[in-house]
Amino acid sequence: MSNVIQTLRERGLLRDVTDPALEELAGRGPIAVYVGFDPTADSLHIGNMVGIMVLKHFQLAGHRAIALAGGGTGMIGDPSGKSTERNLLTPEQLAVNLAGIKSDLSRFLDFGGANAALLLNNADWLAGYGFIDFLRDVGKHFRMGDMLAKDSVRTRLDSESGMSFTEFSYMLLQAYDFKHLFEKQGCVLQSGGSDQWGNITAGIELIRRTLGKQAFGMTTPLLVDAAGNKMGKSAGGAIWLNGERRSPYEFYQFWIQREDSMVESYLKMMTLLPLEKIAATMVEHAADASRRVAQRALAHAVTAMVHGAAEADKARDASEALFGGRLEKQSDAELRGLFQDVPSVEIPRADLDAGLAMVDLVTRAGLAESKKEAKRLLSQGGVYLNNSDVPVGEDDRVVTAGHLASDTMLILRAGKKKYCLVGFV
RNA sequence: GGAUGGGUGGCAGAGCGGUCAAAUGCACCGGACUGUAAAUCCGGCGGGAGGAAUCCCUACCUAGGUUCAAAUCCUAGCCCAUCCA
Repeated sequence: MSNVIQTLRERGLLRDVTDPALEELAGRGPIAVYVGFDPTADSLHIGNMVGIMVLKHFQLAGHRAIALAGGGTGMIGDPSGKSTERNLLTPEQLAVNLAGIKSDLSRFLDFGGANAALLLNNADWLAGYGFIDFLRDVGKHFRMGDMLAKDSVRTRLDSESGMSFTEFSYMLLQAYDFKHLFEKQGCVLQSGGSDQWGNITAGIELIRRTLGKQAFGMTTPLLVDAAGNKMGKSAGGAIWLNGERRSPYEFYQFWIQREDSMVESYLKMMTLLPLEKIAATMVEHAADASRRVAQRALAHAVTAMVHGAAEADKARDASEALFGGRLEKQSDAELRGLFQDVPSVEIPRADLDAGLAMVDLVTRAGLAESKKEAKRLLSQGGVYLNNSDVPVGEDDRVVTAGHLASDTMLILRAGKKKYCLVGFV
């Protein structure tokens, strides 16, 4: 089996390592690695997937993967990569978030079996640590000069809003996490996004000073789009891994819509498809980019990993039905089949019979946040009925039974890619 | 505690008594071109009523005040930054 570090490098998941000796160490035998996850929401999003994939590759290579939920540090807020002070989470919210994160992670990592992954919560060792003790045990080993020189700190100090002492202390907590895991779990490696470099090296330093041992760190590239912007959010907000917050269909669609220039790197980073397979896919894609072969492969593979193969198939089928062309004179059953997967709403039949204003329909379908926005959409020719290529116009100001695509349903589209199925019951 | 500069739309950032639902940029949403891509161009971007013209309501940290009229002036308070102690 090839060295996991080599694998990560080939797949574009490796940006930096603190010491090249890591590769040799990982080649000698199983090591334990940890990645921290911030519990700022009750679900992880695709930005977190890079970290998850790193753990996944380590686990597949026979190493021990540790996911660390920042139950303790989440109370503080990591200043890295943030331009302003963060809001503090309440303990109740934190508990909810931790549960959600665990459920997300369990779909990627194997938490059972011989080489089980581990999910730990740093609140378990941070929460009860007294401030005085912490300062004596940990704070003593940090020099102000080093701390102030960290990128994450400097950026913030130079900014308008400055930085609170609380956030400034964050790196000590994360450094201590590493030391704790090093001692209790034999964890010798911490991985994180490139913005974590400072926090990771702080931990390595602490271990060296207090235990006289060497620990390692590595960083991964940030997941970015073609414009170089941090990815994770899109039109409707973050791309969550949790199906409740982002349906498999929407998740699938997100990946279908990726730019050509990025697909290859996403395939390498976000899926487990063999590199040869990816290369072949890219050749096929290059032959006719408009078929979006690579995007389809990407969307299906990632959706299958996050939501399961069955859901990925359904998302693909629904996508093909909707983006296939005009949908009219459909059978109710066919459309009902899509109903589960595509965003949809039900409206009382009586409303339709009474004469439903198009503006209201668009708003109730969730395609516009307010009636005003719906009017705007309509007047700009951005609303389509039953996948017609002609936008609805003045004649369609009132929706009637004549607009239905099947006995009880119609398909509403805003712009090119936002759909909503409407059923009248 | 003192001095100075600040708090404006998702962000950045103008405006400093009326013509301000607030310039401009980013982000976002439609449209054209396409391939559910990129780039580019055009339009839009608080809410409600109306087919529309238009009208109404709520908004520039908070609470008061001055004015026919306040994001803009005054008072008090809260918050932030920088420097000094």
